[in-house]
Amino acid sequence: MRLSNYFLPLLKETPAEATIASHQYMLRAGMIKQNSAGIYSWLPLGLKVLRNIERIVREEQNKAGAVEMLMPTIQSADLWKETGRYDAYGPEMLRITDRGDREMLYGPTNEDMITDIFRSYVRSYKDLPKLLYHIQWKFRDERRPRFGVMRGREFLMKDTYSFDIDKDAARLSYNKMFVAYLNTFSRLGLKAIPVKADTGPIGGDLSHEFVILAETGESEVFCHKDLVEMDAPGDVNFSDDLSDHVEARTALYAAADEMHDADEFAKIPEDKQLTARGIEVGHIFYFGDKYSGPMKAKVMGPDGKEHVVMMGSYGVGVSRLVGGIIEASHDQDGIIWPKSVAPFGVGIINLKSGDAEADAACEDIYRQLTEAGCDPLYDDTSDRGGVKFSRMDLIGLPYQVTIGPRGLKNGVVEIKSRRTGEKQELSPAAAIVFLQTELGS
RNA sequence: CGGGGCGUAGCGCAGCCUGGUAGCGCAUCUGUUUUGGGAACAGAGGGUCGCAAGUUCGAAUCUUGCCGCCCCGACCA
Repeated sequence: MRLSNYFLPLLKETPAEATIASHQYMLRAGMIKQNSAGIYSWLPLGLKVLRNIERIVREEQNKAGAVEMLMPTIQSADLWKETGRYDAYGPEMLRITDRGDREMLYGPTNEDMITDIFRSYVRSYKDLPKLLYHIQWKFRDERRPRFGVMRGREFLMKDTYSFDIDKDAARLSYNKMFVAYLNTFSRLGLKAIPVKADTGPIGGDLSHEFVILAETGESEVFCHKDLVEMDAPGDVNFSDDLSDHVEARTALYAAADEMHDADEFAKIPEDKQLTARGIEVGHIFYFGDKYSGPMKAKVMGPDGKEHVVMMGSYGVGVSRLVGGIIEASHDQDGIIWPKSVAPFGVGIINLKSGDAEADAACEDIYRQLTEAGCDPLYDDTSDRGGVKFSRMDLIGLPYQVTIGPRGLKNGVVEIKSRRTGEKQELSPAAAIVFLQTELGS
């Protein structure tokens, strides 16, 4: 992409309404524009990141055996009355009436609808287990939206729903999502920790929040330090029993403030105790027959009897992750994108636009990097070098290639790593090989 | 939903207390000189001061109502 042809409205100054780094940088880098409290337009740069995250989340869901579908944003109130949630949900739910005065709502979640879909078709235990998911916009009329996309009213969420014949089988589904989440967050360049979460009236131990550590996190997290350094399982066979991977983690203490048990925490060796702020980016939950019961979602079992299916739901805050990743990865100059989600792989800085030699060299590298799949953003504007440098630092692409007359005289261009700040001079040909290798395409 | 704050040019702000017809920095446009980490000079454009009503000869400024936004708390992907 040529910058002159792109839509990248950058702000030089920090907007007054933004108080945390991710919100400030998303506004300054032209990623989002606020339209109302907690409601944002995604500008081109922001949308590219959102889509990259969405893609990784989708790939990991598919690997785990979940099947993608798409449910609507607008739902009929009828299903919600069936489960009793229409009254229970409260003012967080945006209620709408259509022209026929029928009660509708903008979905804050989809348990009721997926259960209705499931019961419409599935009759036998032989069709289980089932893991269905979609990635769809949700609306929750939060009391206090804040921090940009970290707590919006409209947000993009991946939500998976599992259906099993009994609780033991449901635990296997739960474990699949547990492992899939570890892999997902790892690919996003995040260290996510599974912490015990409140299971509400259902009880048991089958609910975990996945939190990433960041100073601006909304909740306090207490955990064993080893959890932070533990590698994600990576390639596993999702038809195997994954309990080992899950238990290796749940054996170590980890809880957010509301579930914190100071006595248990004190049993951890002192040098392994970690107290930090965390951002919740995922939540997995087993809730048994909470919806399948009242909605009569039943299948025939091998015993010839009807069984109410046991369900779980598994959410990832896709749009929140955009902010979360920035919170976890930025410096005083701007964002530092992990390669996996970066909006472009490399920025090309032409230090002297208008200089025939510099222009030609930039065009050449731009073309070759494009062909090499490095997705370059070429700053072909006539701005001064300093402006281009700070602009690239702000939007945080993993690499910058700086090309100017001085280097070209010696046959070299400069490559800078945004994360480490390391610079190296290479011939244009070597630079392309280097970037193609580093960006892994 | 309780408590606090803000709304003046695209962005960041001053002016308001003490009423007299709107200003600064950045950005934008034109020209000249510049160009390896946010250039300098000269000129130009851009605002019914959130909306409405009231007080007044006169309201950005005072009064009332409404709308919007932000922050702190209790709840949430």
